[in-house]
Amino acid sequence: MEKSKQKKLEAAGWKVGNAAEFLELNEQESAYIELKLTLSRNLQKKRRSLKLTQHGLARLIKSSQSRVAKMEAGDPTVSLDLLVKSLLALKTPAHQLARLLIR
Amino acid sequence: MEKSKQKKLEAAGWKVGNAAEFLELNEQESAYIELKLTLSRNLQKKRRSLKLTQHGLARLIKSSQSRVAKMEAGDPTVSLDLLVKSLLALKTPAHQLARLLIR
DNA sequence: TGACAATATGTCGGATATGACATATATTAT
DNA sequence: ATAATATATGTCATATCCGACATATTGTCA
Repeated sequence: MEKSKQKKLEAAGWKVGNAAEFLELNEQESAYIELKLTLSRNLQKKRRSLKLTQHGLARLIKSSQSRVAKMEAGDPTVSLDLLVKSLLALKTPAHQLARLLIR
Repeated sequence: MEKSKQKKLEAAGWKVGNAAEFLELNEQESAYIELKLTLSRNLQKKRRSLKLTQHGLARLIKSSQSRVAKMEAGDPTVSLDLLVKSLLALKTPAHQLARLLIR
């Protein structure tokens, strides 16, 4: 890309990187998403194995059934924080939490 | 606790539980905080080992030096999400991330 | 089948985390 | 010692995530 063109784009608020940077970002992003999906699946698995309803889990974490549903659906508005807090509420020990990240 | 008293407290916005519930909450809360602190420490360690400044890391994750400082200081306004995203930006593979959780 | 419980989906106002900025303090190099 | 660089701390407007609610859809069991 021409330097002058790049300056104009940057002035307009665009961050200009190269293709590698772009791919790198995608890679981080997808690793992050995958992480959340993994926790989603495991949360549902864990909840079911404990014979808890979504409403029941919601009560435990002082949330709502709909948010629990979103957690388990991998809804993008759900944070890692909430997923982890939920798993902790289900007495998941740290070492098990660690295993869940990669399974 | 008297039922009538409990009702008054609940009306005033207090959730009344028993001691076990209270301790349980504290336990979850502290596990969560400990988790974040562990990631904080490891993020700083990793950043330093890569000879990156806070400003440099901030650039990588499109954040600011001050937020990176807060991450490493274990500031409570920093989310797990941001910590994890930062570690991913430093190319931490999932299996390593998992290990960090328990060390 | 129909009733009832469980889960999914959309929306919203309020709560919290965010990047940015200013500026103080600490560390490093000359 | 002092200049330059790095890090810490406080604040703010905005963006994002939250619980709650309404309601649709799915699952279950008599």
